[in-house]
This record gives sequence, C-alpha cells and structure tokens, in this order.
Amino acid sequence: MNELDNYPKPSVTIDLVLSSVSNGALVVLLQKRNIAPFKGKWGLPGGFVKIDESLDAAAARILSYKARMKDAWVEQLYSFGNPQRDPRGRVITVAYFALMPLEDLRRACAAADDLTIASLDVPWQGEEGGPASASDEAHGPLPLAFDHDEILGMAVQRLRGKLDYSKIAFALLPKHFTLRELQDVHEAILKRPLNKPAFRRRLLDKGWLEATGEYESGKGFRPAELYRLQPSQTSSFQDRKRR
Amino acid sequence: MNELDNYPKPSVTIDLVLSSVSNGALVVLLQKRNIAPFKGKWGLPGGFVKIDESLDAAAARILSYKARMKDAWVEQLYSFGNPQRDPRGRVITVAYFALMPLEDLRRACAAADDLTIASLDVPWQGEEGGPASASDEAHGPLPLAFDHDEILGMAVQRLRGKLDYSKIAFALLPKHFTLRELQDVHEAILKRPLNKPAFRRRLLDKGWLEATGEYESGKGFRPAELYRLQPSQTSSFQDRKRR
DNA sequence: GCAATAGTGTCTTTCAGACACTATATC
DNA sequence: GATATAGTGTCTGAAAGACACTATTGC
Repeated sequence: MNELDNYPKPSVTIDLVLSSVSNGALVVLLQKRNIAPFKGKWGLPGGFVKIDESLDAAAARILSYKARMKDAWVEQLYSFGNPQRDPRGRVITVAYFALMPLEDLRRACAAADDLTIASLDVPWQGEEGGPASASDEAHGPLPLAFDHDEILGMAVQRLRGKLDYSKIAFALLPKHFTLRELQDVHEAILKRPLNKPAFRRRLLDKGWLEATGEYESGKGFRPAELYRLQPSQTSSFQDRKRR
Repeated sequence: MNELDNYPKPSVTIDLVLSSVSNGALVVLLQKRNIAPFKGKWGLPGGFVKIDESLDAAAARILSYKARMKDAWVEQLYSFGNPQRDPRGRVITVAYFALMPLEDLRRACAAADDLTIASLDVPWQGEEGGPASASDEAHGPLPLAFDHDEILGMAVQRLRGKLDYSKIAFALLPKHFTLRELQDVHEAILKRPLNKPAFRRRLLDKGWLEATGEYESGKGFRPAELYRLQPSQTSSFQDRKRR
C-alpha cells in the first residue's frame, strides 16, 4: 500500500478480563486452551483485532461472541507487547476489563464446557502491583497461559486504584443491591475489611445512590433496603465511547 | 509463517507525551509535521514499534533518539486504535508518558528547530476527562495532528489520578527542589490552589522526602531549603520493568 | 528597616474508625 | 422470644483548611 508496509507488522489481539465478585473474592472467567500454544493451560478469552475495527469495537465483539454478553462495563486496561509473550510470533495484546454482576458471569460460563470461574489470588497488598494467580474449586490452582498472570495483576491494581473515585463497583452488582452487598464488593477488591457506618456514610454522601423503597426477603432476619445508582449517574456508565 | 499471517495486520506505533511543568502549567513537547499526513500541524514525537522490540523498549528508543534523553519517568498511558485515526492506513498507537524536569525538556526542544514546548489547555476539571488543546507563545493555539488532542487529555487525566498516591510529581522536578516548587507542580497538574501548611504536612508525613540541608540563593528574600526524594524511595522510580 | 517569601503554631472543620445501641425480619 | 443482620447515634482521633504569626534573606 504505502510506507506503512515497509516494515514487518505485529499481530494485535484483545484479551478480556471478564470479572465479578463471588464469596468475598474477585473472580475471573478463564478458558482451557485445547490448542497450542499453552495447550492445557488456562487463558483469558480473546481474539484478533480486525483491520477495520477500533480497539473498543473489537473488545465488544469478542465479549459478545465469547460470552454472549451485553451491558458489561468495558474499559481498556493496558497493552502488553513483550516480543516473547507468544511463541507463535509477535503478538501485542490490548487487555480490557469486562465487569459484570456474578449472575451474568455464571451465564457466560455455562455457555461452554471449557470455561471456568476462577478466584483471583493476589499475593500483594494495596497498590503495590505484580502478577496474580487463579484457582477454582474443581481444579485447584490453574496454570496460566502467556503473560496472563501479569494481566490479572494489572487488572486488580487498576480496580483498586479506581474504586474510590469511579463507579466500577456498581458494575459488579445487579441493578438493585443492598449496601452490604456493595460493601462486600469493595472489601473483595481491596482485600481488607471496611468499617460499616463509615462505608455507608461515605457512599451515601457521594449522592450517587437512590433508595428504591424495596427490600430483600427470605433471609431469616431483618431485610436490607435495596438501592440503585441514580438514573442521572448511570449515564456515565457507558459514556466512555472515545477512540 | 503461520496462522498469525492469515489476517491483515495493523501497524503499531509509540507516541510520547514528553511533559513537564512551567509557569504553573503543564507543558508538552510538540513537533511540527513537515510531511503528510497532517503536514503543518503539530504532533507528539513517535515512531514505529520494531518487530522484535517490547513496547517499553520502543518507547525508550524513541525517547532517546528524538530527545536524546535518559532518566525520564516513562510509563505506558493508553492505546488508541480508531481505524480512521491515520489516513495512511490502520495504525494503532500506544501512548507513553515521558516526564522530566523542565530543564531537560528545554534541552530536548533546543535539539531541533521543528520542536516547541506548548502549554496544555484543559477545558475540564477534576477527573472528568476529555480532549485537551495546546498553545505556545510564538504560535498561539497549535492545531494538533491525528487524535493527539485525545492523547493529551488522557495524559492529564492519568496525571491527576496518580498524583496523590504515586511519585510522578517528583519526575517533573530536578533532583533537588523546594517544597514550594513541589507544590507548584501539584497545583499545575490539578489546576487549583492548595493550602500551604496542609500540603507541607501531607508530603512530609509520607516519609518520602529528605532535607538536604542546602538552600536556594539569590532570590532577594528568605531562601527555601532544598529537599530530595529519599534514596530508598528513588528505586521505585524505575522499578516498572514488567511486560 | 523594608519587601518578599519561607516556614510554623494553632484553631476549626471534616471525616474515618470504633463501638454500642436500636430496629425488624424469620423461625 | 431467639437469632441474625440492618441501620444509626455518638465518641474519638487523624488530617485538611484557614489564618496569623515568626524567621530570614537581599536590598
């Protein structure tokens, strides 16, 4: 075509960190690889970026066909381009978040039998950073393909960093949720307990939340009120359509 | 070669946001384009990623030959991949920060006559986000090439977000600096005034700083003490070699 | 001494943590 | 009524903003 073709080009892929919170821990969808490279190991769902498709569009396409998923919080995470990261050749990958309520992640997982929902094991505290590992109940520790341990670590680091000032936590919950569930999400991401009254005050004072007047039921004890993100606040949920 | 070659591949470039602080504003190095596309407009220094080179290595290489620069704080920012962003064809760019003291940026600027140091004009507050524009004294507003207005906006957003918990601010100052200079850097990034005693307390309490016992001089008034990052804290300056 | 900024002491306000208390559902 | 959790009132302590004050340089 032109000057662009004077040099060899890398392949560019998208890898998706489909994530939610379950049992007080961050969980992520992993796929068992049945072809080389890294056959038998576990990897993030991903695919190639098409030549006429934006990165965001590629992430959305891969999300919808790998996980039959709409309405997730999708956000670019980081790009990984070590020349040795893929033994097949030069592959640069752009990692994306796809955050969703647990029920959606379960539905995605049920769609194929090479998928599992794995808990994240983060061997560091705070904003420090570093790779993370994954395990599930059926298999125990899951050996990860490529540099996906680093991608998972970066995902946790980013989640922790954005938890306070952004609305990512709500992406991990159903539309209606209790304040305790919201606190559980925060605690799972930060991996440390939070003070209940302080958490409530802080979140309610942000002015993002709206009480629905409805309550959960059938728990055997006092039911908690259900809250939702205020409609005016929800817009910024998908307002990141740049690029 | 193999399956990777079954599909057309994009070109991948690095764009560098060489940035510092001057006169209470963020500034960035821009290069006047003397070839198409966007001939006559101003763009970020950049270059192609070589086929056997990591993204970080490409950023470092481009930094050293465009700006004859060592020792800058280099950090990946975001990847931009709109298929229309380059009229020559499909080009995905991975944007990087290169933060440095103003004197280093000036030296880089003096190395070629198509370079300028432009002030950033950020039309939004806080963490909101959105494109930014640039201008310098010689030319006034500088029309930007490609999607570089978005890259600059993302750079400011990231700087603001990391200012409190990371040590980026120190990357914009010489090794020795006064607390007032440090406060000026914070104010320039946040674009709002900060309280002096509170700022000093907060920064000194972090335990990152060390008084040198030396003082500036020749200002016509009481000289300020010079501080530096504690040697033990400096290490994390270049400790981001993952990927 | 004057000008100008460095650096500090202290009061007030705000907010997080701690803890105990009340409220309300199922059984 | 027992149990378990929801939700709140209030005390305390840590940290930020405000403001004034002292300190130190060149002139």
